[in-house]
Amino acid sequence: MPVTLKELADRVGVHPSTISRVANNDPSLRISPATRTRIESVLRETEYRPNGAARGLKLRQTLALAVVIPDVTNPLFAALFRGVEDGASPRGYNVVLCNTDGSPERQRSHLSSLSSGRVDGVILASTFLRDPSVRWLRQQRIPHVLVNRFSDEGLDPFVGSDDVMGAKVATQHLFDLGHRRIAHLAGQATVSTGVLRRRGYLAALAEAGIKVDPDLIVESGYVEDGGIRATERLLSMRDRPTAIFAVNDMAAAGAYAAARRLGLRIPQDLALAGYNNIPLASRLIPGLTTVDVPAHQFGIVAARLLLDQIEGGRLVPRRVVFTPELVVRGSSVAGADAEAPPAALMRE
Amino acid sequence: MPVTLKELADRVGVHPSTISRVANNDPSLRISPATRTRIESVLRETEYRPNGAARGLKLRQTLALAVVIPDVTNPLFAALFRGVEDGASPRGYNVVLCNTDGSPERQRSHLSSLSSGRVDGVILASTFLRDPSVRWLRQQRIPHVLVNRFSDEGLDPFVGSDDVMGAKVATQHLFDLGHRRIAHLAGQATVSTGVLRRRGYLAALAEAGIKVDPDLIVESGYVEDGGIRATERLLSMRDRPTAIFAVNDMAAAGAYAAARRLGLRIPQDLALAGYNNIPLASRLIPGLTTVDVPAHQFGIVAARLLLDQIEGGRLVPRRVVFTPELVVRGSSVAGADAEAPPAALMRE
DNA sequence: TTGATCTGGACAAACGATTGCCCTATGTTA
DNA sequence: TAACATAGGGCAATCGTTTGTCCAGATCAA
Repeated sequence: MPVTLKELADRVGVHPSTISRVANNDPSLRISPATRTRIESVLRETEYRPNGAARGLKLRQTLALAVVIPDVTNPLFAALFRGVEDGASPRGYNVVLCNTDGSPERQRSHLSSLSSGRVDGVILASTFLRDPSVRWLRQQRIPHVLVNRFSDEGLDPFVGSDDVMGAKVATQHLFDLGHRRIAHLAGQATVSTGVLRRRGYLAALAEAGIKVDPDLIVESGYVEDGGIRATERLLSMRDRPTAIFAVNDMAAAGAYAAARRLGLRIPQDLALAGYNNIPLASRLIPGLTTVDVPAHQFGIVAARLLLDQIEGGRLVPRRVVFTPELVVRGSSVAGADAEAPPAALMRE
Repeated sequence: MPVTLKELADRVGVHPSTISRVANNDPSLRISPATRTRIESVLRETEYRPNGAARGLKLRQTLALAVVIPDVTNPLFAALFRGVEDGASPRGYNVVLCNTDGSPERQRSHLSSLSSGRVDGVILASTFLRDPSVRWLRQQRIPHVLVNRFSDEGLDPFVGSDDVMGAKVATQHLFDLGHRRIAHLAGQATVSTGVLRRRGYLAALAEAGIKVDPDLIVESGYVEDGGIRATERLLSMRDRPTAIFAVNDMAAAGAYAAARRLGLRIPQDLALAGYNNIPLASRLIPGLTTVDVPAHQFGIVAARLLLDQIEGGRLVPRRVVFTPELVVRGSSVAGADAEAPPAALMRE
């Protein structure tokens, strides 16, 4: 059982409030050095930690944050989480992790369980466009930051990257390599990244003076499976594309599988570009050309934004948008892979 | 601002305690159907949720668990976490995630921040042998379960797999393929998995009647980098091994890189086996033969053990040990890889 | 009519920490 | 020597829920 203030007070022979003031370094406390020393030594000796519930009740803060993501098993979100933890931990906050598996109901249920003061704020990376959950967060005045995806244009603090530009750069890259029939594995129209990356793809085509072929845009979603099916459809066309820009790396990984089944060589018969630069991208053979997204940074910045909001009291809908960077590998340029891939370092 | 009991009581015109009893479905409460209905409708309408801090203070439970792991970026631990969440969420618990990066100090600091009633129990997967932190958990009587690794033999509830057997089976597999000089990339002697897997490796050799060559055992640790360096050392021997059993898949991945640099073919020139069967194992080319560890199951079972401990009040040092299973792929048997790897399904 | 029993809730004491205000001894100044 | 200041802490309310106990009126049996 952890020790309480009252017990300590009995031990030292002072009032509990005095112990509390010493523990909290209250500047308004006037105390004799002798008593202070006695109290401090008892505090150290017993490793006293104020009871979190009591403290939270009085101070109405829990020193906890929540991170809500689709799935931590996905390296992008794992890195994001690490960033949040790295940003929040030094400031004394614990981080609760919630996976939604992309289901709005699970998201809803997590958020409702988190409300009622279980956390001081929420970092949400699983939002949809015009997401009721986000509106609810705003209504309840629960401090929150959206990451990677946003919901309603400009209304919430947001950390992400310029998806339009990233998609545009990747598509231009394929164009510059001589490709003229460039397909797109698209994300859902209900998710901001899906919409924006498609927009970037279209912008690149327009700028290059290529007329858009609607058949070359196939919705794959964000999973490998969808990437396989969508690519199979594309490759079975009479006038098949020579290059594909995928909405994310997992969909692109699906394209590898589909191409391999048809005996197509990458990049000679089919060039590929993805998005996110997850560790897998550099391990595929050939390496996947992709747009790097600084997920860990996202987390750090989101944590900072959220804590400022919590401690500052005011909601400033600041938006931090990173400029994404193209990473060229062998899936678009033959021989672009260095020798051994530098290999992400992971522990057991 | 969330609504409080008192506000509701004022609205309905009854005492707060009555609302509380209705909300908690207290069977000892006798109440007229009319009043009950009124209260229930107000509860629904306002989406009342009792303040977590107040409830926790009174009931001395937080409805939160902590999972302490080295690094969620590692798929093994990500899957473990999902298991814990899947086991705990339906029972109303939130899960706090803490990464230690393998540092005992960070582990210590996380645990101390978690004590003082921030969580009701801890699931620890980053423990060392004779870990002071674990003893501290026992002393503080904080409910806990160790996962994957244990600390002091038999003293704590534990969920894991039979590391000795897994290592033995993997080594035997290499032996059965005709290999006689089988090396081992070993884990640290301070970690139970390191010790036990080495023991399994030795047992297999002994049973096969092979004399142990100490030079064939090199400590790689659990990271790819260590695997690269250790393998380079092994392959530079005058009488180099023809097969390697690695303490985990990341170390084995390092062996791929080292072999590739030397132009050795896998499995013809060097056969490999790893441990854990992380998603990466099936994506490497050729696929990595490895020992499957049901990380997600670990999490589910650990959550169950912990919650039973919390709700039951008693600490029963139950140990749940899974029997690991060998997964044979192309890194040991040429052509063992099916066509397209089934490919784990992940979301953006 | 008088207890006795029931109905339908009300009361108040915790839980542990925080914090504005108050109190009692000593010096200090005029 | 009287008024005042300062040093060194004590007091008690408060945060929102939970729960054991108590109570006033209504109903019921005898």
